[in-house]
Amino acid sequence: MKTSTEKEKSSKTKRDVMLEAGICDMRYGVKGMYIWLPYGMEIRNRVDSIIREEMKRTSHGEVYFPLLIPENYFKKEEEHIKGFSTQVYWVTHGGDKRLKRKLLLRPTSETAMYPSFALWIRTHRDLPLKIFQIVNTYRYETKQTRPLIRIREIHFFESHTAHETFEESEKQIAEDVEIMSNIGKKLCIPYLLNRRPEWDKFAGAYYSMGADAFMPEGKTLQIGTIHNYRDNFSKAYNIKYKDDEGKEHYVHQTTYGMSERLIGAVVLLHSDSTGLILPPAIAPIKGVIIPVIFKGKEKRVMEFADEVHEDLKDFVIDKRAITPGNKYYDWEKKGVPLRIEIGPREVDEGCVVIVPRDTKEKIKIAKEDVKETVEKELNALSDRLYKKAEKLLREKIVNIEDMNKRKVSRKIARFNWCGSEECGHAIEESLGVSLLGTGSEKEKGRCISCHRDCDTIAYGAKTY
RNA sequence: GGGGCUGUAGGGUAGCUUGGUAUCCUACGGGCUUUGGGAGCCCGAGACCCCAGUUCAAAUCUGGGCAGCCCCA
Repeated sequence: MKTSTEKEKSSKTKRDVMLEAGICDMRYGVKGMYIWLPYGMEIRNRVDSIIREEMKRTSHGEVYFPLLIPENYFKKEEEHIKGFSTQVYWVTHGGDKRLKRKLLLRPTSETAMYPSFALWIRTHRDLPLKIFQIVNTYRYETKQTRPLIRIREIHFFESHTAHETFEESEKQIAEDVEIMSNIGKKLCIPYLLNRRPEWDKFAGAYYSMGADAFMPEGKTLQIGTIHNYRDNFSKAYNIKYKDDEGKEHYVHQTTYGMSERLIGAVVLLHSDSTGLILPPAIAPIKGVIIPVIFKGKEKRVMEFADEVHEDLKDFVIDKRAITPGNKYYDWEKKGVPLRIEIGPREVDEGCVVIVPRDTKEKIKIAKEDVKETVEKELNALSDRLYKKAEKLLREKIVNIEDMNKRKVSRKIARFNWCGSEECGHAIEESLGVSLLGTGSEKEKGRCISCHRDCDTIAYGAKTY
């Protein structure tokens, strides 16, 4: 398919990439909702699998809560309601009949789950409670929607935990941070972890952290959120346990959320003028074998290619009767990490040519070494993708000493911030960025707004 | 939250000002031929976003809806 590639190579939009790669079809006709195509589903399922592995490793149980939440469940935690009320889809009718009790489509599942938590948790022996689900959630986005980035039907991972003490819940947060790090590595998405300012935390949270990845367009994209609720929800939902002396306490809760934005970040970060480049960990097809056939030599080449294919289960072999160049473009659009070319020359020499999707460098190796080299090259490709994105992220961080200078454009501002809301908003205004929050590192300096001494480092950027 | 632009085959487009037979490229199906970076020839099928209105006649004009894209806050 030649679309905008024809017109202008550089202007291939992410929309083109997603459609041509076969991830999503945006032509559905409901704002903010898109079709997942088979290839895209395979990628998505792989991301889900990676998350499930991490959940299993850290002893979270998978659950499923219903899509519909009754109004009275929803209306218990005040801040939470305030935060979500404008984004809720309401179910008001069953057929022609108006429902006596309105139901809502989950925008997230705190309010669905926590009444059950109150039933499940009786004593300290029931803690910690660690569960997760991967389900679709619904938010009536008022801002401009964008495929995989800002959508109204969200493929959502959410883990929810309950603990005896704040200290225990903080250990959970540390575990979540580690999980996020593993996922970022596998998907080749480096990010900054920021503790959100008070006015930007999750509705109902004690504090929130966001994993902010930097996209080539110059904005950050939040690819994960981790929240400590302390006992804000447990008080509203009456989730209590008895300690070993029989005394009752409210539990401390945390949540961790991610969505298909992870895939959005992959598309935004790792595509080039030809199309997608997939991190091997989520590539449905690790590589493609392309026999290069000449008249009279078809049989030898095919046999040789089939032999190579036998050793490479995650590869496909493309035997279509079209020219090799055509096939190259085809698989490049889909982001397949490796390509193996086999023609009469390779058959004669008993070797193959391996071509990584990102560098397109032709690597000639002996047939016996194929399996080993493929492993090596997949890892090397993954490393390159991560390092390239990390370099981009690091290069775009600029230290800001003085607020009165000009706006920060397509970069991440790094500066001292005293932590006050007044200064926070002043800085946002002055630099033309959103305050992402504070990083973990400390550095002595002065708040760039009020010039008071402080050692807190904050980040700001334009966001998606 | 505010402003702007756009919907014509699977994708990209011409036509719209001045109403009358819908253009081209690509992808697709069949055939012959070919294959080391988008091969060629022949044949075939495929479209005016939806609903109203104006009109003898609407892709074209008017109104509304839906959808998509861009800019600003």
